[in-house]
Amino acid sequence: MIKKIPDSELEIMMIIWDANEKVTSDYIMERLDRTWVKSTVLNFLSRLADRGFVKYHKEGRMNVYQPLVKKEDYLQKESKSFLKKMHHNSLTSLVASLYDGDSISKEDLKKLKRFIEEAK
Amino acid sequence: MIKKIPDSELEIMMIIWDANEKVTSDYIMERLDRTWVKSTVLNFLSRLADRGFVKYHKEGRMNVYQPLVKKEDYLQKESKSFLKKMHHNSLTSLVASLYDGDSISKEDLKKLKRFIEEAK
DNA sequence: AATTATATTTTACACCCGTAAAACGAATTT
DNA sequence: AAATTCGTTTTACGGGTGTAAAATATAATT
Repeated sequence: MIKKIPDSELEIMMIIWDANEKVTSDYIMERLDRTWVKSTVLNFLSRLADRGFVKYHKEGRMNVYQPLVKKEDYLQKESKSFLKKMHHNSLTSLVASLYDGDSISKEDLKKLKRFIEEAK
Repeated sequence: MIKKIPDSELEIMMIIWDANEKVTSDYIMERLDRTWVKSTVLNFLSRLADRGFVKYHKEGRMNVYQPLVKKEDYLQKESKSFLKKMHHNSLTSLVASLYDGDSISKEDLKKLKRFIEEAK
């Protein structure tokens, strides 16, 4: 069963997922929001590899990383457990909470409505 | 700024919030899903108090606990940060992910649709 | 060949989390 | 008053997380 990825490592994992191809540590360093020294990032990568979230091989002197678990699968699992843990599985409670916290705009709601209509 | 509540402590916090009145450790013990020994639960409660999530006073020999932060506020903050961290702030991505993971039913979607229509 | 540069791996360390046993103190029973 | 019970507080401890310095290996330069 897939374990949870800690927050810091997740930031790195996201970059790897969104790249849609294998990436080097430099590639990752460039797109990070945060400032971590190289060895910190490399340490996170090695932990991710230990737990089976990514694999890597050497290309020249550099490591090249790619994901072993699918982003969709991971997000699904996490979103599901978040909904349960925080909102007793009530989707409306979740959306209401986001709406009041103005994390979402009218625009977002419109998009969501379209999604719902297509989903039926 | 409000810190994050660890998973185990959150289970306890939820019971306190949902009670809508001050509660004893026995009350909490009764409604827990998990089986923790008393001292474990009491330890969680004391950590929650340390970080300012609950306060308590003695009534006879027992402690009586009540929340110091509002459930709505906490859920809002956490939901918001989850949406950002996991779905790049895309509400549709979140809902789609839950829908595919069949965490939500047609029924839920209907309710959500109603919510959206009222929200406009 | 020796030196320097550079990417990676190893080691370190403090703090947090999950969990509970041990110690303490006040109330209750004998 | 002594013994016991019982709720709380304190202490403990292994493993995880965030962060980075030190060590190592290998390639590049002198």
